[in-house]
Amino acid sequence: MCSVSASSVRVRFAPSPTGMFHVGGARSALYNWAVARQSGGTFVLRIEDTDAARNRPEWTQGIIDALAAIGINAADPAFEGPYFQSENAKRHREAALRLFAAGRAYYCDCTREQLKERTGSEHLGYDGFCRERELEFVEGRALRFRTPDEGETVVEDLVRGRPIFPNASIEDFVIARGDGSPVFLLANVVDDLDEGITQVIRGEEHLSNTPKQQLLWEALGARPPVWAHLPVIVNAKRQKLSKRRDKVALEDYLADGFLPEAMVNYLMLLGWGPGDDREIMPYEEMERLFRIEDVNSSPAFFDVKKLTAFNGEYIRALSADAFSAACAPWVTAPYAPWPDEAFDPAVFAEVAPLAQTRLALLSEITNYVDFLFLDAPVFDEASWAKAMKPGAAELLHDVRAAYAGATWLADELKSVLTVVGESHGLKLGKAQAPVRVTVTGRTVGLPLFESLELLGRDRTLARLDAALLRLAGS
RNA sequence: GCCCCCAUCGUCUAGUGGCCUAGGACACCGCCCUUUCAAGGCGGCGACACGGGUUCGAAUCCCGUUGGGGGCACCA
Repeated sequence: MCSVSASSVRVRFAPSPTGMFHVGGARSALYNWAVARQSGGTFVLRIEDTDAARNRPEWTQGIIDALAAIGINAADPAFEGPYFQSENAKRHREAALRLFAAGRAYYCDCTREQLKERTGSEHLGYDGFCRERELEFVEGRALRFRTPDEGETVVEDLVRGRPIFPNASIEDFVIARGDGSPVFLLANVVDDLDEGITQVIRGEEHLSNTPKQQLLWEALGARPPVWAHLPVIVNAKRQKLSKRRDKVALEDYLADGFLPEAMVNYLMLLGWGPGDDREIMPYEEMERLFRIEDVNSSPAFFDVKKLTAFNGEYIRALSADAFSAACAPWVTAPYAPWPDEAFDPAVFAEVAPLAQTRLALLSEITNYVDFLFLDAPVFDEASWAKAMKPGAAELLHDVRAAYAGATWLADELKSVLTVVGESHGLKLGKAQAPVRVTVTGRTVGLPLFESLELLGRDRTLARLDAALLRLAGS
């Protein structure tokens, strides 16, 4: 096994800014970050923006922001970059020309149609038609790398062992387009080489490219890096997560109320385990324990259920202040269904601890506390029907009368309802239901009496009156 | 079609020849606690894909089968 001295480890994360930040990319970045930091090495961020037609500046900023959200901060000493691949175009062209000059590459004027005609298929690779034609460069002619006809290319991979590719199965692939611009395969290698990358840690979808890139490293006179191909992350149908059919954007999960820390914890565990029976632990600890050699080689299902459970754990572990702060986006405009003037931070600070153990997602906070900030509760009709059984009106009537003169404290409100309930032959569990729906609109929610105390006598009585009216009318 | 990869509970994983009547977590089910719902506690269900080897001994090593997946662009 090839080992690199600890201080010289240089890894890189090289996303292309063509969309939202993919959770698979987040995991790759996290693994790279862990490898760099635990060895005192360097994490290089390189934006692969060579496909001008698909790039947009805002995506680049999105990548940097997303990395920061999962703890990969550009200000950290281990961080280097961002570099932009498009700025290295000159180096890429030089490499292409060098390969041509050395006879390792040749120009080709075959069109896709001609190739398809000759091979009879779109997926049979290039047939080497122009290999010996000794074409010179002319606008429109692509440059192809001449791959060996015999022998094999062995990829030293930290997670997969030694995949072996017969060279005969590697076609003469294009390294520069008809307009002279280099393609990904070459640009990627030249940049890795120039940036002194020692370990390439990336998704399994690149494994098939690896023998081609390794051939390029060697043709360019350099020793290839150590590779590590991570298993793909799949959906419930066991297909690679794709932005077309799956929810893959880190930003979307964060916007749904997943805590970045929970996301990081979950992502680290997708394909790797610390080796003992623990799962929930801070990133710093995982970083210490992480070994790229221990990463699994089989695909991992992105299980939102488990992610959600992790999120609940992280939410519960928050301090009261941190929890309130984390909820802010969901209790204020534009997300909250009430105007900001109706929101009372002091009241929220009081209810927040009651809600904290009940949330799996931060976004759920809104429905738990809406009854405090809305003029009237939003009635869930199913809840109403379920709670307002025959006799409910009589019960509510008596509760209203008793609450009008009660001491407005949770314990007192509970005793009063217990007594009133008993007078109707109802245990507290049954008696609380109509009151809960009356005040909050739903059958499930925060502890009732604390909620009433916070709501206040006037609003509680008003809601009881409104419910009584509604019952009388139906 | 060709190349490559993968295969432990439904899911994520522990396990690197004997510690395995295979451990943990999520999910699911039950019980306890309880003003609803959570949280918490206790318990349950549940896996080494199949077939051959190698070995005193295999989830662990080898071969094959089957089943999944990734890739095969003048995209990255």
